[in-house]
Amino acid sequence: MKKTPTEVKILVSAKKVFYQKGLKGARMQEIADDAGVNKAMLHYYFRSKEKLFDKVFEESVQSVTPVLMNVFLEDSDLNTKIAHLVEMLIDLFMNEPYLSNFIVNELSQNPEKLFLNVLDLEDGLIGKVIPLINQQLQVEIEKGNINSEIRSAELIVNIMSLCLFPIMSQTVLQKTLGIDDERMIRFMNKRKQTVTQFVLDAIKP
Amino acid sequence: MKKTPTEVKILVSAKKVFYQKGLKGARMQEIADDAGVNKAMLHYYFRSKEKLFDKVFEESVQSVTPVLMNVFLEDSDLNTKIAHLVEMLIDLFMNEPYLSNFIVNELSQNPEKLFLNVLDLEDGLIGKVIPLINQQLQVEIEKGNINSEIRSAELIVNIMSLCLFPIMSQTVLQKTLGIDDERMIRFMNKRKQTVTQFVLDAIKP
DNA sequence: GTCTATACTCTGATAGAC
DNA sequence: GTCTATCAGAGTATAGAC
Repeated sequence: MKKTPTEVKILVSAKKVFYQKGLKGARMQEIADDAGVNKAMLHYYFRSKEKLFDKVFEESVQSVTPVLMNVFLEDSDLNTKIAHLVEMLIDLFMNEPYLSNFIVNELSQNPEKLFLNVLDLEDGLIGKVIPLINQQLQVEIEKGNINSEIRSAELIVNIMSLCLFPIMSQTVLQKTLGIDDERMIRFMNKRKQTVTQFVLDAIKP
Repeated sequence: MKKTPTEVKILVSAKKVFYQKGLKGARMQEIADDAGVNKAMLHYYFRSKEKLFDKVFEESVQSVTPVLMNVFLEDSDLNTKIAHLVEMLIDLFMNEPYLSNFIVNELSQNPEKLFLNVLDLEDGLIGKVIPLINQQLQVEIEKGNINSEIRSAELIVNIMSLCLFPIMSQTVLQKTLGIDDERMIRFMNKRKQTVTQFVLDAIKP
């Protein structure tokens, strides 16, 4: 079932508004105005605010997971993989500044919205990625290239923290450090190198 | 002006509800019920939902900043300071699991709520902490104890990222990694050591 | 200070014409 | 499929008695 132009317009605007205001803060009227369509159209296509939200949320999660999974599963050594992951995370979430906030926020407020099938537990993070990274870590440890302390879950959490937290707290960061939008973008771009270096330094023996 | 018992009860409950549901998601009735007082009392003491929210928000930020500032300004060497900061951040925000989310969320949705006077720019982070840490870094670099790449703002952002992101994304983390509340607490407690080590390893020459 | 009852507003949702 | 008009419910806020 192909999406009509109106449907697409609604989804684009819904994404924009839900990202910034959240489920409760968003107004159907605002979404309609932004999309340039009548408010009744939102209900015609999506029945209810909640269902529209779920659609947006699902598409958001699905826009992220395959990209990350590709990096995790690519055929490259650990250092390269870390560099790629950092770059990918920062690019991905800087281009959608509200996305990380949106996912984390809405999920902590409505944990039931975490459809496990979307995150694909069996074939996803736990099933494939963690073991794979564990194995790569093991190889590097045996080669003596990294210290044997770090665990894969820990490493992944650390990398995601270093990449995503500054984006999520961008507002606070910019105001407290007194930097404008342009400098923030430069700061985060530079972080692609510094975070990678920071992580590599941290795990080398 | 001393707070009456009722006023205190309302603030405690308001904190609880606002933390979890946010400004828009919270209901005055829920706060009243939780506090065991009449809904009209909330308006009697705080006039409006927004004003009650502002009060809660202000107290939240003020409960955090002095504690952190103390660590930054304590008279200890850099390594000790980093260890303390990590421990403090994790303890502080694990005890109030929704606090970090609350602050970051509401601030990214309503940037105007960031009263600069609360964060105390002149005497606070930018004015005192950053220069101080910079100076400490300089000393350690000259002693040859750390590599000369890292900047103080970067270091602070990294430490906060490593401590706060896992707490903020606790829901997602627990579900994707399939760990229960108790193991999560152990995981974060262990992180006090591993994050400290990770950071120290990252900055040593 | 505290309660009950009520007013008012906002907004999600639907009915029905075109 | 799209629009106008309208309803119904929820939720904030206030008036007024005690």
